Amino acid sequence: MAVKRRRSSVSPPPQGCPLTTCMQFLKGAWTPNVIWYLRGGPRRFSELLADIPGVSPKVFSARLKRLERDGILTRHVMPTSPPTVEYSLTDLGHELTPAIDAIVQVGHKLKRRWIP
Amino acid sequence: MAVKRRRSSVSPPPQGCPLTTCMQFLKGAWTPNVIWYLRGGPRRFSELLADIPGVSPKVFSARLKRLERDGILTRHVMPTSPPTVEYSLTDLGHELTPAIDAIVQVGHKLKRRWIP
DNA sequence: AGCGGTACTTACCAAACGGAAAGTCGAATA
DNA sequence: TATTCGACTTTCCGTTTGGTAAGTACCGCT
Repeated sequence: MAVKRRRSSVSPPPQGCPLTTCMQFLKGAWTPNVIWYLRGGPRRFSELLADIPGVSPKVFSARLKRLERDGILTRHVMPTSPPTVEYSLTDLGHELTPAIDAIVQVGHKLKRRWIP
Repeated sequence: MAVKRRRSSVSPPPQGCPLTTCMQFLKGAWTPNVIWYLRGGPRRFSELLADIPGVSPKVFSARLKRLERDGILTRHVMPTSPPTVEYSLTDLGHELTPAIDAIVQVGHKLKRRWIP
């Protein structure tokens, strides 16, 4: 015989799902890392590039561009020579930090669980 | 003149970065959604498929397979006819829920911020 | 004998992603 | 005059991703 279909005991269907909404902003390689490193204040391109080993300039500038387009961070060119560019989180960007923090915390727990 | 390189005021470099570690498990379309829907207890393939509109069976079974391989969930075939399969979170899977919850919370805030 | 339900799989495909390497540009410095 | 710096951009390319559509296997039911 067949099995009854159970209703979900958890939540409404993802029509305009908050989970999906938020994940859109965290999508793409290095995205959460950028937000993490900007939490402490504005930071320059080459600084971030060094903060996050392994990322290529191309991918990275694309990432920053998308983050700026999405309103997560702002780009500020300074009149130095050679010109330097500072990135900082917007208010919207700061709203994401609780999520990032939680992910980091879980990351720590996972590492403790794995290595021992 | 040139600008001084500032040191990061935030954290250690991502060598075995907890953020990256955790994000690996949340990577891929629908991954956080699956975990969200399994929080409430075991659930079957077709139930999850209906929970999460828009996902195709192919992508979905691949996702579940990877999640099982990663130790996030377990697959349990039941001796019904036709056979039904139940998926449930492992202990490791449950460790991820704080992160998912935080993301959902932020998602809610973002939606409030967007629509008004 | 044929149908329906469940849980997939397979084949195919296009777009997106992400990495390496090299080039650009203007001002300042050696 | 040549080089360096900072912040990119461009080109090229292989991999991965995710989607559609259709097929499969098993068993019980009508």
